Amino acid sequence: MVLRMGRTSDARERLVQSAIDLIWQASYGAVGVDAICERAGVKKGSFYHFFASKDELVVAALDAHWATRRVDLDRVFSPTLPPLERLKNYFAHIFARQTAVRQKYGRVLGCFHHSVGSECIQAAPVIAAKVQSVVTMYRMYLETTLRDAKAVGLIRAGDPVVHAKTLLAFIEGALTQARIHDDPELLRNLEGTGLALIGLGSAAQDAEATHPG
Amino acid sequence: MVLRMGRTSDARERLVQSAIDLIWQASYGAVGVDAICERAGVKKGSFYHFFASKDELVVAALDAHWATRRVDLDRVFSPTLPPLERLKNYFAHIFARQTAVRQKYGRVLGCFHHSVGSECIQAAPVIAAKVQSVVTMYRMYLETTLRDAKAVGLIRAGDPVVHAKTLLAFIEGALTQARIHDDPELLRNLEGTGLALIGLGSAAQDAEATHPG
DNA sequence: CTCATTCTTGACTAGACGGTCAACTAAATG
DNA sequence: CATTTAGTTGACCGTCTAGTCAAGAATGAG
Repeated sequence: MVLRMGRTSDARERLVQSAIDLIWQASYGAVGVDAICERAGVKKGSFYHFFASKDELVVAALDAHWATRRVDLDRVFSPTLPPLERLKNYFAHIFARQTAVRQKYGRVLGCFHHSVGSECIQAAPVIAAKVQSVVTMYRMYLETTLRDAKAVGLIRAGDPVVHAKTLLAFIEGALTQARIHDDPELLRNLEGTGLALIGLGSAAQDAEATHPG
Repeated sequence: MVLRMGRTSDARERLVQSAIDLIWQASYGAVGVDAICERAGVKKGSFYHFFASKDELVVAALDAHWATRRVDLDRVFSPTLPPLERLKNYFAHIFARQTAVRQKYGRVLGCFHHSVGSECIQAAPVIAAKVQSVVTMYRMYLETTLRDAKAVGLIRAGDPVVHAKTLLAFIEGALTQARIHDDPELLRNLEGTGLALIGLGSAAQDAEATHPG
């Protein structure tokens, strides 16, 4: 029993990718099952062979998108790098990525998970739960990094957990602004302001230089 | 001709308010014209007497909501107050307001304009344009305040325009996080981190105190 | 070859969607 | 009172929605 019986197909994967593409560009409400099927080249009967509902597909799409984000972020936030470098990597990565997204999709799209989450939080509990868990994982990268930064003495005061929430809010807000204005430039100087948020701004660093203890 | 002829009615206002209530809680896509009409106690025929389309109603809702926000913000950002006090007022106002929103609607809702904007930016150009203009007005409060802060010597470096964009991104991001997690506590310490963003954090202020040149 | 399993297909449903319309009522003007 | 204007009503439209289902085709196992 090395292979499974019956027909094989990548229709499920195509459906998931189509859902990501269409919903990220527009929204959950604006994209119907029919549109997703058409883009994937899959008939609706097949859709409901793989997914019990539209919401279940969206949960799968959130998961799949997270899986690809995770590969990037594991590299960006590698514990082999000094914490400050991880943060700088991340800020640069966001700018580069949204610039690439704009090339591919024709406009800045911001964060898929947060967009879907904010839209569906009230009416679609399974989607809401998935988004909450993914957002928490985003935050964990920052938490770990900030804890390391504190251990190394890069940051003096403040709870890394609180700082991580703050930093995530700032980054996500910048992504939303970039989406609304279709302007990746709003993400270019994430680093300067992001570091200021956790007391590592250039001003604070100046102060540190002349007042180091 | 002191009064206008024909019947009078507040149906239009009721429709606008119902649209705000329902769409803010759920989303543009999840709320239909029928639901808005039912909540407003207005028949659909009347709806289309006042509005040419659902999108036109939503634009009116964004406008009406902005009008009420503006009253609050004009007070919060009164030029009679010192700039730092304006900012502190604003941060406190956001927390208090979302706490009140949670009491009234049963959950934290975040920013109506940004939620609708992020959802509709691709498929509904008239809504997108309205949101962009309102978001710009939000930013103007911050720009003016930061310009004043710089004039007073509260801030040393940095373009107020850039700082305003940054601060708005942070605030909006925090509101989205609060919506997604239904947690107003995420907004309690907006002041501490918000001021750090523009170089007025407690760390920077400590530095300033011992290094005031 | 036979059978079980997996996937595909297209036709189908019932309800919700945004939007239309003609007839009707209420108010102000002359 | 007649007319004009503004607002109300309920029935109606075509389309789109998520979701169903029975029949068939491809695949691997025995």
